[in-house]
Amino acid sequence: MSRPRNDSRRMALLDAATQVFAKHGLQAPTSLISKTARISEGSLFTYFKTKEELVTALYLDLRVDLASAITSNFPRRSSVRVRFEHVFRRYVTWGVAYELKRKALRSITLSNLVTPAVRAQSSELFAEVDRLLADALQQRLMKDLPAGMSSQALKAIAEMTMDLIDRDPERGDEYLSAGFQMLWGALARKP
Amino acid sequence: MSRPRNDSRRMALLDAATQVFAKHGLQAPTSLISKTARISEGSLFTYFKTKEELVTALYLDLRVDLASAITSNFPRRSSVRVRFEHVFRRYVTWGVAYELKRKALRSITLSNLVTPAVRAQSSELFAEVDRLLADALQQRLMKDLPAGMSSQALKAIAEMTMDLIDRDPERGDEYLSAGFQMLWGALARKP
Amino acid sequence: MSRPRNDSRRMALLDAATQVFAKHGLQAPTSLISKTARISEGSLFTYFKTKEELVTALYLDLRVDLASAITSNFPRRSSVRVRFEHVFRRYVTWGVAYELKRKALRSITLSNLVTPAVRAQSSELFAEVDRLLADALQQRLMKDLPAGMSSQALKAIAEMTMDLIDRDPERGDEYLSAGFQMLWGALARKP
Amino acid sequence: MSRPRNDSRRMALLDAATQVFAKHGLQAPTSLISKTARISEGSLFTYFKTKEELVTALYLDLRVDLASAITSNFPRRSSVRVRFEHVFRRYVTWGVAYELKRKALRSITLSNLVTPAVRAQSSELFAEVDRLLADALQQRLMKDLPAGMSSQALKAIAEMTMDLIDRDPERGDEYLSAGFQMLWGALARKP
DNA sequence: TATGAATGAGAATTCATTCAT
DNA sequence: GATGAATGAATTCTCATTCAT
Repeated sequence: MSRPRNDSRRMALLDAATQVFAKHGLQAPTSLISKTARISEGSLFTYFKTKEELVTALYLDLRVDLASAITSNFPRRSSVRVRFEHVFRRYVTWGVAYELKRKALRSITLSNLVTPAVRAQSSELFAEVDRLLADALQQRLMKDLPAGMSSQALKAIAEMTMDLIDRDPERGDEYLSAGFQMLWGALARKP
Repeated sequence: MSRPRNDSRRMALLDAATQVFAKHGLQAPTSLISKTARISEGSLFTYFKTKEELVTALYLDLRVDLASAITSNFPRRSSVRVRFEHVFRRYVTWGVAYELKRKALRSITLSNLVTPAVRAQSSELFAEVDRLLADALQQRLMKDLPAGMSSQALKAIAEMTMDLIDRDPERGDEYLSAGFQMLWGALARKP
Repeated sequence: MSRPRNDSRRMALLDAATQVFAKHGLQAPTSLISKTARISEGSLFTYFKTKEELVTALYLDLRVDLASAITSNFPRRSSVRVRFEHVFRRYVTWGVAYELKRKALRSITLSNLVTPAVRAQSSELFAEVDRLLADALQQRLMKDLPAGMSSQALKAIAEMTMDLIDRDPERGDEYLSAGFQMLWGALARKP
Repeated sequence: MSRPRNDSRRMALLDAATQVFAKHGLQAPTSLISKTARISEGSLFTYFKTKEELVTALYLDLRVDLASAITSNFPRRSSVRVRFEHVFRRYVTWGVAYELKRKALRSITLSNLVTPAVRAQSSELFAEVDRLLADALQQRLMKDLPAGMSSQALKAIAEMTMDLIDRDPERGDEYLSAGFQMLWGALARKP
């Protein structure tokens, strides 16, 4: 069978799953998701054969969402630093604006439900970021770091920044600036 | 006298819980824990009245373990930088050596099962680290960062480093050095 | 449309609960009830969220059953004595005909599972009986008894009569007549 | 093996069981009983092989207690009416004074744990009462009631009276007098 | 295809009883 | 005998998934 065609129901389910997983974690019952989506319990399983499939689909959906937030209007021609700041600000801004999406994505990422293949597949969405890091390296702007470490640092510092803003949203801008300063200090060869 | 309550059974349960929670997350069944500890399902509950109590006990146990790894032989009289490096290396080394403990601790920390009071209590174990950060600030070695951000950065970069070492243990030393460089670059006013 | 919720399954469960509670008391396992009703263990909880809710529902059901047995064709215009006899005979006859219902109701009544509010609510079903007792008092047919004692006596003597008929059903009519004689002797100012 | 000789421990257990069964019903855990008796969980089972055996022993103990309360100083030579009143008052007084004993005894009586043989055995303790009822019958003081009904009425009205006194102890004497009046009215041929 | 009732394999406990000390 | 830790079957309830309508 092909995927059921009523796409708005599918999206309603993904949206509901975002809310529910953000609030209750991955072990939340599927019945809560279908209820939130105002869809019958059984119908959920016509859109996603299993809970695991729903989780995987949501993971991909959220990763696409995040990637497009980062990549849209990407200043491809600008300097490394400008692009870096773009990525960081967009990442954090997205995470703060869509707290539920971020929390759901985190819950999924921390679980073991998503296969490595799917993770790898979704990573391709962030090719622009990889290119940026490669440029930075080539231009000798970055410290000599083991492969892959810089992107992880970006992620770690961004996530940390979001958590802090969650707790104290009024000082969001401060955290955002400080976060980028820290990130640049962590990665750049010279400040 | 009755059969004496065997402390090694309690430890076996905590150890089993560490393994199980690290592998399957907190929602793993208690039956898996008792089985892993080669103890009957009912006996678990003579040592811990509820699953929550087991989780809390394990949390405290692991936090003490980590704190003592960081604090033992702490070079209290040394420079901020030396103490910083001590903390970072000990933290990462502990997390790599005891991957399961680290993952279990992470699972517990991310859940909401541990009460704020217990969290606060266990934080006191890390007073030495707080003092170090205060010293760094006072000596104007650190950037002007919003309160609490530096300790979160320490944690974020350390955890990131551990994750990388997990995936590629052979280059552990590289990651460790690079991690500390990044941390220092992130926090220090001057490199 | 989905499979329609089948009212006969709910009734089957109440019926099974009646049998099981009558025989084994309230602490009988819900699994025995679902088994008796030829329904899966889980389904019981789609009809009654908890065991307590099942017990309460059964209590109300049985009280309604008893009340309607007593109240149907109630000789509202007849003398106190005739009405008294009506109540007593109907009460006892119901309890003998539906021994299981009576025993289940007794088990539930003796437990503390049913809230006072629910008890009060169900008592309203027996308003006719209260009116009868009030009439008897007003017409000075009854002894001067502390408030509430007469209705308790009615209940006590009726229940006693039913227990005796249980043990020796063949002499049911004798017990019934004697029971009423005793009740009247107990309450009436003059025989 | 013979019965363990430390009788005071056995009595402590029976006493604890009385309190516990009165408050929580027969399904109360044995551990609560041993704890109340300040005796180890295991020791309970050296005095009573099973919980059922404990229940049976307690039943007999309480029945003896009640019987002796009724029978002591029994006015064997007095009139039927005097003896009747003696029995009734002693019964009710005992039940009010030893509310826990009464409630425990009721819990046990209502359960199916005590075998008919044991019930029959304990009934012999009340031979004096049976004799009284036989005398009353022979002297044509009593209505012509089916066999066994008068003793059940005595029990039913006495228990009802105790319940009322429980709820409103200040009017205990009123209830007691009214209860006896009702009993006599129920049983006597002439008032 | 949509619905939601039905299912049954777990889940966390509890507790009478046993048994090592 | 006394103790209380150990046991595991039993209990109430949950939830992903199926299936009759």
